[in-house]
Amino acid sequence: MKDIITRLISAAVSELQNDGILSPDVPPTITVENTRDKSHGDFASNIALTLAKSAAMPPRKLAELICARMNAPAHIEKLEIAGPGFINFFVCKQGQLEVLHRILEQGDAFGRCNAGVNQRIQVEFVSANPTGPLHVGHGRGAAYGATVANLLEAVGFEVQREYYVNDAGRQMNILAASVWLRYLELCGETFKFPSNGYKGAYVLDISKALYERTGNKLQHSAQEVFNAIVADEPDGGDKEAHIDALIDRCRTLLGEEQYQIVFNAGLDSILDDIRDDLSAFGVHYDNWFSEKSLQGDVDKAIEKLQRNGHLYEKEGALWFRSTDFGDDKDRVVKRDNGETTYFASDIAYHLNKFERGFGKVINIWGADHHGYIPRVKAALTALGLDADALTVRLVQFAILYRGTERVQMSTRSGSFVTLRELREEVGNDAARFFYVTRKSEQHMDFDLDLAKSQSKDNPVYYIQYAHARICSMLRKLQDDTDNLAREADLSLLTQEAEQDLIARLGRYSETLLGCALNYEPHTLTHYLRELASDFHTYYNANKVLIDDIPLRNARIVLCLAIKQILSNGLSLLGVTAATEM
RNA sequence: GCGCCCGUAGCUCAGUUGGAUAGAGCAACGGCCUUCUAAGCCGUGGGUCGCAGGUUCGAAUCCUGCCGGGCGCGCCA
Repeated sequence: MKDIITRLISAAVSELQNDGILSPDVPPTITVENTRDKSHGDFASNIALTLAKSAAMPPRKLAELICARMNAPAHIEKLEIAGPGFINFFVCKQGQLEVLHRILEQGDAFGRCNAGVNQRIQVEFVSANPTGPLHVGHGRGAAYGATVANLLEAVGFEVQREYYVNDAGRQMNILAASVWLRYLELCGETFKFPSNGYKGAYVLDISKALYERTGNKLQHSAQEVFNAIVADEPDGGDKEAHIDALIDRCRTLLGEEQYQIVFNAGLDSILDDIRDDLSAFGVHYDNWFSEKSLQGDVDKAIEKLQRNGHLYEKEGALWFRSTDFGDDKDRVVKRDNGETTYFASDIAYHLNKFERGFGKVINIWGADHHGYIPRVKAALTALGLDADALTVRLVQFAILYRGTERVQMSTRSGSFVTLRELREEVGNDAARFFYVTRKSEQHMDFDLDLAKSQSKDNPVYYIQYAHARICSMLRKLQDDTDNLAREADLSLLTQEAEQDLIARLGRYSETLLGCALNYEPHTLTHYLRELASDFHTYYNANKVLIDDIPLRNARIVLCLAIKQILSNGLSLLGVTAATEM
């Protein structure tokens, strides 16, 4: 309906341009909005206000000219010029009801469109280091990323969901060393565990499995391991140097082949755990991209930058002059010890993404990584790519509460709350929903008690309850409802509450499109809550299963449409639409 | 110090990309069960949109400067 109105206005405006009344050199952007106030009709356009100045004409007068040129559109029963010069459109009853037919005809597909057709887009999200289980912070990125991907797919994009696995680099070596040291303890060796090692209980589990598999084949004495090693920090040394020395010792004592066994024991176990966790959370990926697999690509990317003259040497290291592209300072890509940096891998990774043919790439990062954006964009520009094709969405941390009490999360003590624990406590549905009810860049208070509560205060519950109520009603009806939409006389839906519901259903498609294009799933959660609220109001005031069959049928059609939209929306959010509660 | 994000009702947050009289939900207060799920519904009160300028027909929204809160400024990943 909005599109039709936009086209009408557009035609009228170009007529006026042809007649020389309006200047032809400003192609107007025509906006048609849903009105907030019903006395302003169903749709409104501010076109006359925006063009008034260039036309040197009072807006109301211009609005009259535009209206005069507009063909009588189907389903518009009245046009009105109001306020400073808005043109208001009143949709006739028949036009309003049409949406109910469309919803029931299209079913699960209703609301989907092809706005993004033939456009390949990649959404990369979570990508947590495989050095431990996912915690509640990753959960928000997971829910947000998965939902954004669903939304983009729903509006026609070809979406690839990707997890970038940081399976190379120092952190992974620290994990491997930690696994091995715990393993040595199981072999009976005694020593002081490094303060910078991974101390979580999951490390011990990995070591146990390793011990069961290999026996003490990988054992070396504590004496051999710690001999002449830089002291740890509590002992007056340097914890970073201490752990690095242990990693080196680990590699030399084990040899590369055995070291890989230990390394992979940690990596595989944790990655499996992450996969399971996400999968149980309804978060699925099309591709798990290994950092290790980049190998040659990193050198290629560095060479390319070198050729383009964006690199220079300083203090033995190789630097990327990212300040040429708006970054605060230049960045090292190759260290003085010859190793490439994480940033170098990331340049290669992003180059790789675009070489795979994505027109648009979305990275979903924790907000603490925001400082990283300029350098990545700088690298893309330096490589001759369009930095605007990369969009980075930042996800702020979620702070957990039990009622008013803040849940302490401390990584240091190893007692952080994992995503799995959260899911077990509040359930997947509540977790998926709560995580995306706030704008991603907004700090979020996540109330565990509320998420668990079975009451209308809990928005997930409230929406699911609306769906379940309709299902329950249909069970009671027991009739076949397949042909009801065609047979029912929908013009009997004359109540204000019914009109409101129909109008809201009519806004679903555009809500969905807006959510998708702006990467803002929270709008959908609000929409569904409002729809559920409208429904509960209606349900409470009117009985549906009544003796007046024509009216009953019309109301059932309305309820079927509501149920369909609740179900479609929840499904995009990854929340189940309960049929009974 | 520099950069990014945030600041809207007592609390948690929306605000259709600059539109008409700023909205929800909690919490508070007052009502509603012989009725398809009361796991719910209705009503009332509550605002200097952090502050000060600017842009224009029109600003919570855009620009500038302050104030307050969070985060980030490694040859870590």
